[in-house]
Amino acid sequence: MTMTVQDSPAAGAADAATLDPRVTDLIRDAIIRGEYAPNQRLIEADLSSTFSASRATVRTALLELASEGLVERLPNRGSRVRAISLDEAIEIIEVRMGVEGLCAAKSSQNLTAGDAAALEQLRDEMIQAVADGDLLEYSRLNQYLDMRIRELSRHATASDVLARLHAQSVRHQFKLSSRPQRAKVSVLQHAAIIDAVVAGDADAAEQAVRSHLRSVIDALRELES
Amino acid sequence: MTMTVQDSPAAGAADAATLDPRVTDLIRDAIIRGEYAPNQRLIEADLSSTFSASRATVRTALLELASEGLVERLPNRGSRVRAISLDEAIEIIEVRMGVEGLCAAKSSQNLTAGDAAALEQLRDEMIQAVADGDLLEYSRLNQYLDMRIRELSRHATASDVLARLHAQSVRHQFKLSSRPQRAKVSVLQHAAIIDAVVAGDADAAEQAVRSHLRSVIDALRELES
DNA sequence: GCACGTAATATTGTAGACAATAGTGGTTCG
DNA sequence: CGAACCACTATTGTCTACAATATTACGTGC
Repeated sequence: MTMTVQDSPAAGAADAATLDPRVTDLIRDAIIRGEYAPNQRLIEADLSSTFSASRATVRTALLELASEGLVERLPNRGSRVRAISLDEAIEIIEVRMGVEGLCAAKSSQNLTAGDAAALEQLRDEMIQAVADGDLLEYSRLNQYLDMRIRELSRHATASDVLARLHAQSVRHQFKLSSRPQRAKVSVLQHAAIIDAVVAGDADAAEQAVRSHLRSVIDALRELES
Repeated sequence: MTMTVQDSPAAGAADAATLDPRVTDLIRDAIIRGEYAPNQRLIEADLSSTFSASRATVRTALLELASEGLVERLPNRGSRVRAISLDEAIEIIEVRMGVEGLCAAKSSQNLTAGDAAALEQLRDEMIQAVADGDLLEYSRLNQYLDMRIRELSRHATASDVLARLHAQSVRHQFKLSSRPQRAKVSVLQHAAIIDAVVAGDADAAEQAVRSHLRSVIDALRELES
């Protein structure tokens, strides 16, 4: 698999034109990284040449991304990067309240001793990162916690839904994570979530997640006003 | 809404090969109606000739349906109708608990007098249908209620998620709706939901939805065992 | 000078052909 | 008689070309 004999003479060394390992991923990353601005039109022919893939391939990629909610497809009028307004971002988090709450509750039920220990260590690392003012690290751990809880819940349906929603709200979430005082509040909430999950208290875990996300919504509202 | 002007001369007389008004919809309906059995392979070329559309069109349709969770796509090995196990169906309903609960809560907040009256009428019709033993009508009203609550919530994100989940669980839900004694229980729960929404009690509405869905899960478990 | 109609252009949607890949059956060698 | 290898078939993935559609610009009539 690593040896695709691509006899293109001068491999587009400089540009992003490497191979074609899932053009979908390349475009998705580009959007999430902000390389393509919200509402920017995505013309199939352009992407096709940019990623040196056929238009058909690009097309399926756009279809996929549209189903993920990252791009908007107007019939016969092309695709554009979907701009997610504050209101929509809040909607997304509201839905996440329900679904992540479920995940946390489930996680608290099927947890091995090793899992619990790992979570507690993660909690300590998060606290440490905030204490050190290392917001980038904290943000990373944050994301990891979300993912870990999804995994531990063993709930494929919920994980799917969350993955989709997550991709959409990354941008807004990012704005928050770079605020020191926000981190100080949020780390306590995350610790509460972990504690509840480790304690095996499903209801407490769900409530902890919900109140955390409620607080995220409030912070977003405040930030934007 | 009731007047879809369908000018197909001999309405889908013999075959399904009418035109191509969204091949996606045709295939989706066929799957939901059970025309294609779970795990049945869906060969692009076959569908192409069946619906007299190009393989490219069929392909995009399958992609779309895969993102809706109705078909499964094995790389290089084709598509098949996704079989949704009892466990998965329960997972789906668990997620719905969270999201439909949110919708009900939202609906209870932004409700005009007309909306409230319409809901109460719907409630009475449902009660009547069950009293008459008209399970088909009850099932229809049931679906309508779900949809109506989604609409009234004015929550695009939640509606999206629910639409996707709904399509997947139709089959299992259907098995329940044809049981008279089940209907008698469920109609009371639906009435409770409507009452809470009309009363503007967000918390009660959410709880009513959740306990209803919990009961659906129990019924499914019992039915299958 | 403004509005309407019409042609030109840009972009997506569809079609058919080709290439790549997974599965299948047969054949031969041990 | 069994197992590995090889060719064959079926099906998907990708590419190029063509048709349909929407947008834009221009010119003409009022």
